[in-house]
Amino acid sequence: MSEEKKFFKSAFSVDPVIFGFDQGDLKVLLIKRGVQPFKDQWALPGDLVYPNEDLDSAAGRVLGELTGLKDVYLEQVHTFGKVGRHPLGRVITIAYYSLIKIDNFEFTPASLASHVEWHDISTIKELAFDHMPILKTCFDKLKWKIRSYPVGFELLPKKFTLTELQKVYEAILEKELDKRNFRKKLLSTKLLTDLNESQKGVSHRPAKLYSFDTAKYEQLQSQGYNFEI
Amino acid sequence: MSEEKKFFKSAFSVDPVIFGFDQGDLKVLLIKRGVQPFKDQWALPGDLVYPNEDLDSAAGRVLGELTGLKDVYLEQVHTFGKVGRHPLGRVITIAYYSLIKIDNFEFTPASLASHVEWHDISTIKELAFDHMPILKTCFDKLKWKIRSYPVGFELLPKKFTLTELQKVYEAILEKELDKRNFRKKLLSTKLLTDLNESQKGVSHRPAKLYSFDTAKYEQLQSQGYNFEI
DNA sequence: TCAAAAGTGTTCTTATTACACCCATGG
DNA sequence: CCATGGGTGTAATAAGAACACTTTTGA
Repeated sequence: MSEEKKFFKSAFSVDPVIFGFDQGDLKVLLIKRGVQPFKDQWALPGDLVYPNEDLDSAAGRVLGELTGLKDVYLEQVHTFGKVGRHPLGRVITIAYYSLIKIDNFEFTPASLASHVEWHDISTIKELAFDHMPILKTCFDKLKWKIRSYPVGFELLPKKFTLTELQKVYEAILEKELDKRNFRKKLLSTKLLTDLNESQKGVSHRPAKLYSFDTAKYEQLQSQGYNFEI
Repeated sequence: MSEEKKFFKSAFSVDPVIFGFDQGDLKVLLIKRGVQPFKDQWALPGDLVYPNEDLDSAAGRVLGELTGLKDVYLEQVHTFGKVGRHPLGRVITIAYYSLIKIDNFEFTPASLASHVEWHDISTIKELAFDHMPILKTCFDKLKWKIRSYPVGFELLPKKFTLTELQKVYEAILEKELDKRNFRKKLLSTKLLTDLNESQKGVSHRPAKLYSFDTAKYEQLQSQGYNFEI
C-alpha cells in the first residue's frame, strides 16, 4: 500500500465541448481564462473533478454552472493524458461534448464573472492547453454521431422546420445536402411529428413546424432499429 | 495552489482488453488475480499508470509485459471513473482494446508468474472490479470498428485465407455471413494481395492465401477512401 | 408584383441480398 | 471414391444521387 502511495498524486479534469447552433452556424462555448496559466486565452470550460464526484456528474456540473441548464445531451469522447499537458502537475482530462439549444441558454452569475462567449467553430484557431486537439476530436465524434443517431434535434428548439434541421446537418457535416433527398429521408423515418403549425412573420412562404418523436424512436431502437442519414 | 492540493490525491490505471482469434472463436486474455482485492478472480490485465508515463504508453507497457509483443494494435475506448469503483482509493481507469495475432503470442516470465489465460468471450460471465462493463464496451467498440476499418487482419497471421477472415468477422459481429457476398466485397476493395500460394496439408481443396496491403490502404485512405463491410 | 424560401417526384445508378453447384485435396 | 471445405455468378431488390419548377407569404 505504501508502495502505491506514489500513484495517488494525480488529478483529473473534465473538459466539455459545448456545441450550439445559431443562424446556420455551429458554435462552441468558450471561456476567456482570468488566471494563469494561459491567462487571457480562450479555453474549453473545464474543471477538476472532486474526489467524491463521478466523471459524468462533474461534466454535468461544469455545464450547469456555466449555462444554467440541466439534463442536456452529454457524451464522453476521449481521455487526454500526456505527461506535461498541465503546468500544475499530472492532470489528465476526460473530454465530453454536449449539445444544447442556444435559445434556452442563460448566462448565470458564474458565467458573467468570467468571459463566456459562443464562437463559430470555423473561426477557432488557438486555445489554451491541448484544447485544440480536444475540440477536433469532439467535433469528429459529433460528425460521426449525427449520421447514426438522431442527435441533431438536441441543437434545435422543440419545434423546428425541415430547413433548420438540414442546416444543422450541413454545419456539422461541413457539406451541402440536397433538399429533396434530405426531406425524403427524414420523413421516411416517421420520427418527425407534423405539428400542423407554421412559422409566423416571415416574408416568404412559411415553413411547417415539426417535432422529433423521442418516445417512438426509443421504442423502435429497442427493436433493433438504426437511425441512419 | 494549496486549495488545489486536495485534488492531487487520485490515481489512474489502464485496462487493456486483449482480443485474439483462434479456432473460429474470439478470445480475451485474462489474468487470475493473486492478491486482494478480488483475489483469485479473473480480471482484465490492467495496471496503474506511472506519474511520468503517457496513457497510451502505459497501455502498451502492460501489453508488452504480458504478451512479449510490441507495436500491436491498441485503441483507447472509454474512461470509467465511478466513485468507489476501486477499494484502494479514487482510481479511474482508461479502457483500451488491443488486437493481437495469437500465434505470435509468447508467455513471458511476468505472465507465467500469475495465471494468464485466453477465454472465449462468450464464456466470460464474471470479472473483478467493474471489468464486465469495460469488456462489453470494448467489444461493442470493436464490433463497430470492424465494419468501418480493416482491423480484422490484426487478428490473423500475415498470410490468411478468405474463410479465416470471414470467421473473424462472424465471431466479432456475432452473425453468419454469406460466403459469396463476403468474398465479392473484400476482393472488390483491391486491398487483398493474392500470394499465389495455397494451404498445405489439409484434407480438402487447399485455400488460396492472401495478405492485406496496408500501404495501399493508407494511400487510398489519405485520398478519402472509406473501408466499409 | 417582386423577392425569398418552402415544398414536391421521377429517373438513373449503385449497392445489397439471396441463392446452388462443381472443384481439389487427403485419407 | 468419399468426405471436406474451397471457389464461383446472376438476378431481384433496395438505397442513394441527381435534378427544376410551382407555391405561399410579407413588403
